Amino acid sequence: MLMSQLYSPTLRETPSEAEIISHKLMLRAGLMRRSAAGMYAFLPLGLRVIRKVEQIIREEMNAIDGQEVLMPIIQPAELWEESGRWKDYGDEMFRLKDRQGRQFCLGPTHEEIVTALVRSEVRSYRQLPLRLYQIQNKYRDERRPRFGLMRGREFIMKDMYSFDRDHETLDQSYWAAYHAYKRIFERCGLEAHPVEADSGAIGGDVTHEFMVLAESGEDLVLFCEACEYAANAERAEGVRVPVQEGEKTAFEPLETVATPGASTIDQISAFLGVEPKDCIKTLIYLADGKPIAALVRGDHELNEIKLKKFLQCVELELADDETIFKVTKARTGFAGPVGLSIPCYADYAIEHIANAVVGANKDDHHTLNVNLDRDFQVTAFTDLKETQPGDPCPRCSGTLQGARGVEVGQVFKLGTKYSDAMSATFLNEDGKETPLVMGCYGIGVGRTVAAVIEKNYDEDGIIWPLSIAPYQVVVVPVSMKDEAQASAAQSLYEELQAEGIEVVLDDRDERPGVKFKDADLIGFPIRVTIGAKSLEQGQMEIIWRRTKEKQSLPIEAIVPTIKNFLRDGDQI
RNA sequence: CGGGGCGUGGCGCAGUUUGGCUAGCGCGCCUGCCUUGGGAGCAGGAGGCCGGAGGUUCAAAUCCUCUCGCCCCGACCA
Repeated sequence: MLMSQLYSPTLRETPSEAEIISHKLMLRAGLMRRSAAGMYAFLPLGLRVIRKVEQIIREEMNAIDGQEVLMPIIQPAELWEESGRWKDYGDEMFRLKDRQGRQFCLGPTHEEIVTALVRSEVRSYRQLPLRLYQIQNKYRDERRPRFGLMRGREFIMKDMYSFDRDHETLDQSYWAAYHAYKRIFERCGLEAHPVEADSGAIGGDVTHEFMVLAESGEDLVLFCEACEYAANAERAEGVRVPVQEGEKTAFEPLETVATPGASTIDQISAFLGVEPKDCIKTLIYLADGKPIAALVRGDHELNEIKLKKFLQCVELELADDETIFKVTKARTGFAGPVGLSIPCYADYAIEHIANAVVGANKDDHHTLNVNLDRDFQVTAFTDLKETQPGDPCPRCSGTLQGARGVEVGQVFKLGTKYSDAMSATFLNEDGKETPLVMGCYGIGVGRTVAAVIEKNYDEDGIIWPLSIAPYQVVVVPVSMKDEAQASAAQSLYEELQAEGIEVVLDDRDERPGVKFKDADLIGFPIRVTIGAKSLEQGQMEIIWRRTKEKQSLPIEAIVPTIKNFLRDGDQI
């Protein structure tokens, strides 16, 4: 490719729309442009990178007997009604109607379609296991698209679906995908950590997310410093510490005091001069419309995913002021567990608090010296708090540490959630009709590219790993006006092409600085510079983008050196 | 969805508070000269109904109303 013809408009300055490094560099290097919030057009260089990642994914999916298919983006509402997700998906789903008024959506994911596809064709256990995957655009009307490819409303995703006869073979599919994912990210030059995760709206029980640690990550990942445990913070388990004999003594008498206007833990602890950890936060929720109370320690945050899961409810939301008044006889901010008549669920940590400060269920009042059993009872204790760095590991005696992570992939065991709902069954060896046991496995292709940049850049631009670089080599003659340089560059370019090496010739009549800056910004792993002086000595210069290391070599050594380098793989 | 901010040539911005004459600057772009190992220099030039609609006014980028788009924080989310 000739640089003079390449449609890759580079920018000296960063467009104001970009905040994080990968987004800035993808715009500056001319890889993509925004067309609407959360939607991007890929330009030639950007597309080449995307295609390379896709190709790696294909190879690894095929290696575990995945078969590639391509399913429609536009999906009929009926299928989603069958699974019950037409309602559940809510505003995040792009919906549309055809001329007859029939309802469709732009697929946010493809469980329904693939289940429908398989149920009509798979009849026998002999056809299993079946692993189908596609690389396809997905559409989610995110409330807040951001950070370029990190969270788009249109994005490219590889999704595989496995169909098995039982949970044992699902297990094999699951771990096959898990290990394929490790290889995929490794080949893309990424260190992606599998962590235990929540399955969210997709459903299912066992699931891992593959996380690339980066400051710009939207998730908090917790790692045990001592053992292998790693989990998304929203999923990380809390630990129930047994109450020690004699831990809680000297119960003081109850006392209700005026706390005018102090409705948050911060205000109360400041007003009364107590520690937040000696307060109990009482949150009133509506679980499928019914009010319940949830208690967490004052310095803890409640994890709604855990509460929702524990209650097994479909909808969970913080109660409105009116409901709170009805339940507590007080304004929001003064609720407490004493005398409440609704079910009351408490985090494990509540067991340990003696002489707690709680809302008095009376406007502008709090109650001091509240104690479990003596003053209030709970319906159940469970794990409700948002786990934080510094908390104990649920698996060993270690301590959890936190890091930001970008979720580049996730693997789920779905079980029979969709096959049950959509009657996707097969006949087993006993001739019995049995639901297919499913798994699903996603990789965000664009997000993976963004994550690679987040981990591979310097002040001059992107540093592509060889495996996904848009081109491997750029040939830069210092001056195109110099006949000798121009023709030497041209012949090297042709020679590299003949060797099947992906190469760009910067044939522009620009000053060398401009070409060097663009080469660094775009991030070609290898640059060959051809200058007048070295050329007279029969030499050219190879520069490795990652290390900025330079090497002057005889002209005839250039191609073999590059070939060796490419063959030896991905160490740059 | 709540809070905040921004829309002025391709990109980055000034001008808006206190309305006033041909709307500026840097980068990029075009032409010519010159230059060629890290985003050169000189000269000349093209390009903007100031996001859109309505209103106030002798006069609106600037004031008012509505509207659209984009970004950030939060809530939420495979």
